[in-house]
Amino acid sequence: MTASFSSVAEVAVPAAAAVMASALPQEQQQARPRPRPMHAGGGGGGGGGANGRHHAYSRKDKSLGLLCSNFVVLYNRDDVESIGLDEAAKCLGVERRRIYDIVNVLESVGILVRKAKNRYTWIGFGGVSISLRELKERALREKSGLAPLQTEQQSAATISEDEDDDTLANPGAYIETERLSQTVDKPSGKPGASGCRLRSDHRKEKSLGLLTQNFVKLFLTMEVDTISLDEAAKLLLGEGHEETNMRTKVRRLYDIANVLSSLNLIEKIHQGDSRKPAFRWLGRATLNTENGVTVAVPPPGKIASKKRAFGTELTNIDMHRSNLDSKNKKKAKLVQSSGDVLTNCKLAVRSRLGQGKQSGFVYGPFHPSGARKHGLDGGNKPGQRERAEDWESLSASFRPQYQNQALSDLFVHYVDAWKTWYSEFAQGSSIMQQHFGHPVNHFL
DNA sequence: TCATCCCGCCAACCG
DNA sequence: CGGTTGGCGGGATGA
Repeated sequence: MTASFSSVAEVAVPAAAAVMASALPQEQQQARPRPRPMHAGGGGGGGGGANGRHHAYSRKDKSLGLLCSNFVVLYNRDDVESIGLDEAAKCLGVERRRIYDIVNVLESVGILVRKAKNRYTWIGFGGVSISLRELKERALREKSGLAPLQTEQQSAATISEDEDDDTLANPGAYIETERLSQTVDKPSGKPGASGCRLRSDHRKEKSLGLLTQNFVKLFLTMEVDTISLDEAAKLLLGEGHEETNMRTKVRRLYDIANVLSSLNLIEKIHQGDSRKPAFRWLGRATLNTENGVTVAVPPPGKIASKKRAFGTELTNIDMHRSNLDSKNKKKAKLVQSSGDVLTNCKLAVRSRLGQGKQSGFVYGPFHPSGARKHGLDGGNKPGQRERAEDWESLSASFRPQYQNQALSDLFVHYVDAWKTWYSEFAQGSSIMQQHFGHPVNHFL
């Protein structure tokens, strides 16, 4: 079953270079989607008509939490200093917009620091404690002192700013919660240092990052260590809240909670009685291996579906930035950089694999349950041969899991590279060369 | 049915 | 003015 793409994946393999080359061309897909949601008839077809069944598209495969885990796995290394958003988006097979989401919350808890446009610096989990400490201090200060928990948003809300939805119109209190830079030093010469940040703060007030911090503050200051998102939203909005505002706020909290969960900073729990789950503060950021990395991207052949083409593909990697097909020109740039990007991904993954510890890599929603990271953690023992074989079987069992040819190839390549490297390392050198027949570094 | 939350439009920002 | 950010909420998916 699920013939369609799985077969594609299986076949896929060789020519890595060709893959990336081909991966770019068709990305432009159709012009911008419609002004209004599709869903309607579209979904009907059951996706590609009759046989819509194949496995399934599952939103879980694309959740922010999972993406965050993948992101962390990809960059949580010492040798990572700079992270490019496009690069990340490409590596993770998601659109840039999603990267902004996780990057914002990661930054708000100190795991990342924005270095420049499109550029972030990886701080790592070590930055979390510092960030949290500072956050708590600030929270307590605010709590005891003057400022309420959050920015003017609250005051505005409290004042009953119902209706509207325009903009919180209430430029009164700009607490400007010390930007989101909360972390260690901020980029030295922060530009607009000289006042004039106020105006633009409106937007920031509702930022995911700030909301994340306020959400976290809730845990840091309150006695209770669990809270439901509804409660959190209420607290963050103030009484005056209005149905719509609440809904929106809760949506964002869901997003935040998901990534914080993936960082193990919080944990979702089901309180026996209450229908809705709540979140418990754990406070120690670590890589959540619960949900492993998923490197699933759509087959290069077609990505077309503008919107959710359920059942036809798993992820839309479409790197078409915003929209307007009119901007194909920049593609060239992407093509050019794709090599680096992939190389980075490759290195990242290799390093992960090389560590031999279960770093949470799981290849897509369809990975064979049994195969899951077997060979990764199982290989604690020095049996070199077994290890090598593990890798073979590993690659064999995982290869088909990729929905993206490029990644599929990539993985195959990792394995090959690893085998080569490993064998050379374990026993003299060249012999293996015959086995695998090709040098390790020849990627594009 | 309702909770969950992905997706991408499009406006604010910024160089 | 074009590219970058990212708020926002429609509506699909899951329980």
